[in-house]
Amino acid sequence: MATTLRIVEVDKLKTACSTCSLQELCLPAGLSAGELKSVDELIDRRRPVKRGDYLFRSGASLHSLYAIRSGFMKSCVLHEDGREQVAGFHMMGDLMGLDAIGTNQHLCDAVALEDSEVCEIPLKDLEDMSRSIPSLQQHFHRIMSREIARDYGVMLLLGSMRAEERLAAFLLNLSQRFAARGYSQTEFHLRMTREEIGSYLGLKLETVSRTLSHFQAQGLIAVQNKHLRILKLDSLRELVSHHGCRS
Amino acid sequence: MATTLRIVEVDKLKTACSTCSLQELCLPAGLSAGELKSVDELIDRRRPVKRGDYLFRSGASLHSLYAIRSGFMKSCVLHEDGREQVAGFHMMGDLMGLDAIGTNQHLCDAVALEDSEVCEIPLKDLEDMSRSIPSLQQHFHRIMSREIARDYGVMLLLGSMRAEERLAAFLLNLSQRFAARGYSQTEFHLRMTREEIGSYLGLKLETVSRTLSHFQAQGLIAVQNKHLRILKLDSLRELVSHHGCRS
DNA sequence: CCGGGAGTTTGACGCAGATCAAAACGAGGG
DNA sequence: CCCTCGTTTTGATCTGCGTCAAACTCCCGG
Repeated sequence: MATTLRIVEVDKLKTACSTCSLQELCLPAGLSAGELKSVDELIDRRRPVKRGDYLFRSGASLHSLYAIRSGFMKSCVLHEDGREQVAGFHMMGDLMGLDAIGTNQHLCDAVALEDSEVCEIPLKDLEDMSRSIPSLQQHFHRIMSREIARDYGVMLLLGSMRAEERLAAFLLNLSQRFAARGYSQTEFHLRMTREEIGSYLGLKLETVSRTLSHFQAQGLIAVQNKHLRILKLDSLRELVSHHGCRS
Repeated sequence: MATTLRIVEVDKLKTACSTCSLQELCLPAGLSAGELKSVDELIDRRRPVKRGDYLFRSGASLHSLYAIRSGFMKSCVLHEDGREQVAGFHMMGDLMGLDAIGTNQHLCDAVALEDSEVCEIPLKDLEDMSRSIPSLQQHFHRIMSREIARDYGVMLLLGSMRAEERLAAFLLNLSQRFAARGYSQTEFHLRMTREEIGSYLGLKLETVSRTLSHFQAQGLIAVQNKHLRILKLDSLRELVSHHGCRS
C-alpha cells in the first residue's frame, strides 16, 4: 500500500516547464519568467510511455494534449476497412493530440517507438490560461498552424514526388529536427522500421529498403540497420528540389 | 473623387454575421446572440474576389483570415522548384489562411475558381476577442483542429488509395459538403478542371478523366463536362471502404 | 550458446497509372 | 457565325513501384 502510494506520487510529480530544457521548442516558447511559472501549473503530470504502448487510441475521447519530453512516437490514422497509415513521427518538444480538438475524439493512434515520457496538458486548462496570457494563446495558435503547414508539406510529398525524392525529403526533415534539438545533423538512429517509413511516405517497405541501398551506393548516406549517417547533405537537398519529375 | 469614395465605402460595408445564413457553418457557430453581435465587429470588410484572382499569394505576410461567404476557391502549395499542388478546395463557410499563423507568412496561394466573396477577419482582432468569449476561442480551436483532421484524411488518401478510390472519396466529400450547405447531395457543378482534381488527388488529368468515364460506364455517376450527378451513392461508398488495395 | 521470429535486403516479374499523341468538344471574342 | 484556345476524352505505349519470393541479419529469450 505504501509502495503503491509512492509510485502514484512519483508518477504525478510535476515537471516544471521553467526548468525544462525543451522550453524553447515546446508550448511555453517565448513566455516571460512570470508567465512560465503559471504555465507550470498547466502540466498535470509527467507520464512515462513504454516502447510499443499507446499514448492514446483512435476513437478515445480527448482529455489532454501531450508534450513529448523525451523519446519518440508515431501517430497512425486508421481507415474504416483496417488500412492504417503513419501520419507523423514525433520527438521531444512536439505536441500531440491536436487533431482531436475538433470532435473531442482522437482520430489517430499515438504509439511510442521507444520508451518515452510525456507531459499531460488538460486542454481545458490550456484554453483557460491562454485567455489570460496572450503570448501563450498566440504560441498555441502558432503550434496548431505549424501542424497544418507540416501536413501541407506531406501532401506535396505524397502527391507529387517520386520515391527517391520522398526518402531524401524524409531524411532531411529528420536531420533538421534533430539538429534543432541539439543532436547531430548528419548522424542519427532511425527509431522506426522500414515499413513505418514506407507507410508514412506512401511506399512499400521494399522500395524504402532499395532506395536507401541506392543512396548508399551513390555515396550519399551510410546506413547500417537503423544507424544512419548522411554523407552528402547538399546532394540530398538537390535531389528533393531540382529533380525533374512527374509534373 | 466622390466616386472613388463611394466605391471604397461600399467595399468596406460590414457583413453582419448575425444576419448571415452561414452562421452555423462559419466562425460564429455556437455563439449566443450577444456574442454574435461582438463577432460582427471582427469582420473588417467584405471583399469580392473575381474568378482567377488571388485572395493571397504564397510568401505574402498574413494580415487576416478569410471566411468564404460565397463562391469557390482552391489553395495551392508551391514547391521551390516550381511544382505546385492543390492542397484543398474551399466553399462557403470555410475559413482560409490558417496555415499562415505559424510563420506570419502565407505558404499557399488562394485562387478563386468562380466569382466569390470573402469576409476579412484580422487575426489580431480574432485573438483579442476570443480571449473574452470562451466559446469563440473554443470554436476557433475546433476549426483549426478540423483542418488538421482533414489533412490527415488527405494523407491517407494520397498514401494508400488507388485511383478509383481517390476519385470516389473526392466525389463523396464534395457531395457531403454541398449537402451540409443545403444543396443537392447528388447533383452539382464541378468548378475545378480535371487537372486541378488530379493535382489534389495526386493523379494525372488523363487518369481523372478515364476514371470518371469508367464510373459512368458502370452507372455510378453521370458526368457531362462539369455537371455531375451521382447515381449510386452507396456503391461509391463501398468503393472507398471495402476495396482491396495496396496495403 | 543456440533457435526462432521479426526486420531487412535483393531479385524477378507484373501492373496501375504516367506519358505521348491526337482527336473532339465547348466557351468566349471578333 | 466562325475561329481559336483551353479543356476533355480516348487510345497506345512505357515505366516506377508494387508484388511475390527467398535468403540473410539481428536481437532476444531460453
